Formats: sequence, C-alpha cells, structure tokens
Amino acid sequence: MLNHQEDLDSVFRALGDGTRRAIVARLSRSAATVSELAAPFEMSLPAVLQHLKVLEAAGLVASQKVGRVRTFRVVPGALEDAGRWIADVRTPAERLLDRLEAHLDEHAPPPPEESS
Amino acid sequence: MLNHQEDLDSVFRALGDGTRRAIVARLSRSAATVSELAAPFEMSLPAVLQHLKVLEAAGLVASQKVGRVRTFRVVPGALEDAGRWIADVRTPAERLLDRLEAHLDEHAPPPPEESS
DNA sequence: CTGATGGTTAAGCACATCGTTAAGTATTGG
DNA sequence: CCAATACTTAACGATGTGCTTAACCATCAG
Repeated sequence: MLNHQEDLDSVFRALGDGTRRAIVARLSRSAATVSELAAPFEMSLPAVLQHLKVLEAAGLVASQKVGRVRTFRVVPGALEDAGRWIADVRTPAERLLDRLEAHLDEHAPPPPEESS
Repeated sequence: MLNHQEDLDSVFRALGDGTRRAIVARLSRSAATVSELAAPFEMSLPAVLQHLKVLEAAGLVASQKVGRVRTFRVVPGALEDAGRWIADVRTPAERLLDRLEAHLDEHAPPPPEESS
C-alpha cells in the first residue's frame, strides 16, 4: 500500500525534535543501548524511552532485547522517502526561481543594487 | 547563526503534516493566493491560514499582500539544511550497513546466490 | 454608499507531545 | 536468596497542535 502520506507524517514529525535527531545521528554511527543513548541528555530515562518509541514507530530505528539490555540501531532505508520528497520539491522550486530570474532580466536591466 | 537546531525543529515539524507538504508542493510549482491554496482542501479557510503561518514561521514560504490578496511563494534555499541533515545522517548509516554485511560475510560463508 | 470578495482574528475544544515521578519487571552477579 | 542493574509501565500536568465557528477588517465593483 502506498501510504506514503502517513509514513512521511511520522518520519518528519519524529525528526522535528532535536533530541530525536541527536539520537538518530548517534545511532547512524553505531548501535547503542538505551542507557548509552540516554547518557548525553539531561532528561530522565523514561523521557528518552518515549523518544525512542516515537523513532521506532516512525520506522527510523529498530531494537532488540538480549537479556535485560535493549539495543537500538538505525533502519537502513528509512530516510529515503523523506530525502526524496525534499529533493522532489526542491527541483521544481529551483526551476521556478530560474524562471523568475529570467523574467526579471527580460523586463529590467541587471540591477546592481536594491533601494526602498 | 548556528541556530541550526531550532531551525531544523521548525522545518521538520512543519513538514510533518500532509496538508502542509501538499501546500509546499503546490507552491514549488508556482505562487498562489490564500484561497487558491485552500481550495483543494476540505477544511475551513482559517485552518489553512494557520498551516500557512506555520510554514512561514519555519521559513519555508513567504507572502506579500497586494490590495486584499495575499500571495504565497516558496523560499528558495529553505529546504537545504533539512536535506543536508538527512544526507549527512544517511551516509554514515550506509557505511554502518556495509560494515555489518562485511562482518557477516566474515563469520559465515557467502550465501548461495543466483548470479544475474 | 452598499454589498460582495478575500482575508484575518478570536475563542474554544479535542487530542497529542514532552516532560516529570513513582513503582514495577526482568535479568544478572555475589 | 538478595540486591543491583537495565529497562518498562503508569499516571499526571503543562503546553502545543489542528481543527471548528463567529465575527471582524479591508478592498473593489457598481
């Protein structure tokens, strides 16, 4: 099913928090346990747990428990759709900018300065 | 100038909503007025206005009012930082995946694969 | 001036988020 | 067994989000 829309919702929303982005960045270098991930932050461990849940629900990270230790890792292709969405929007936007500049060049000589 | 953190927060959170992404996608093709932007959606116009405010606060779009008509357009480089963040995280994550595969190859014989 | 058009503001409601503390469940080491 | 370790769950409060409706400007046409 092409439920891209809701997938992207949860991915972008998950990335809309500095703590979670830091966690993802950390995990992109190597896997880590819950307490390792929580260590750099000043918030409580349950708070970090909730962030990890959000990231896992968005499909950005995955985890498995061995004994009493849960280890998290990034999910390889998880950022692909988000990255492509941004790229796909940027492309026409830049074309739009080019057309705007071309239009201005046509209707006015190159303005060396702006005044208001 | 290194407010990257909070900037990215607002950009990613702004993108974490399908309506707002649709608006950005629409504007990436050409500028549009408030009512033009609101038309495709079933929600009320004030609701769309609020989405536009979020997008404008995140620096993704800009607007100007002429007479009684407000026109929105995308802000050219606005998605650059977000795109780069994703790219920067994906790169080490993929290296991590490569190392994992190499590790598995070392500890288990190459899986029987059909060559093409 | 008068009304229609295009947008804006205000208030309110349901629900989600982000943090807290307190208490509970498995493991593991001695 | 006992206690420390490593989470995990539950409950809750402060804010934030995403809508709604109602009312309020500010143009522009006639």
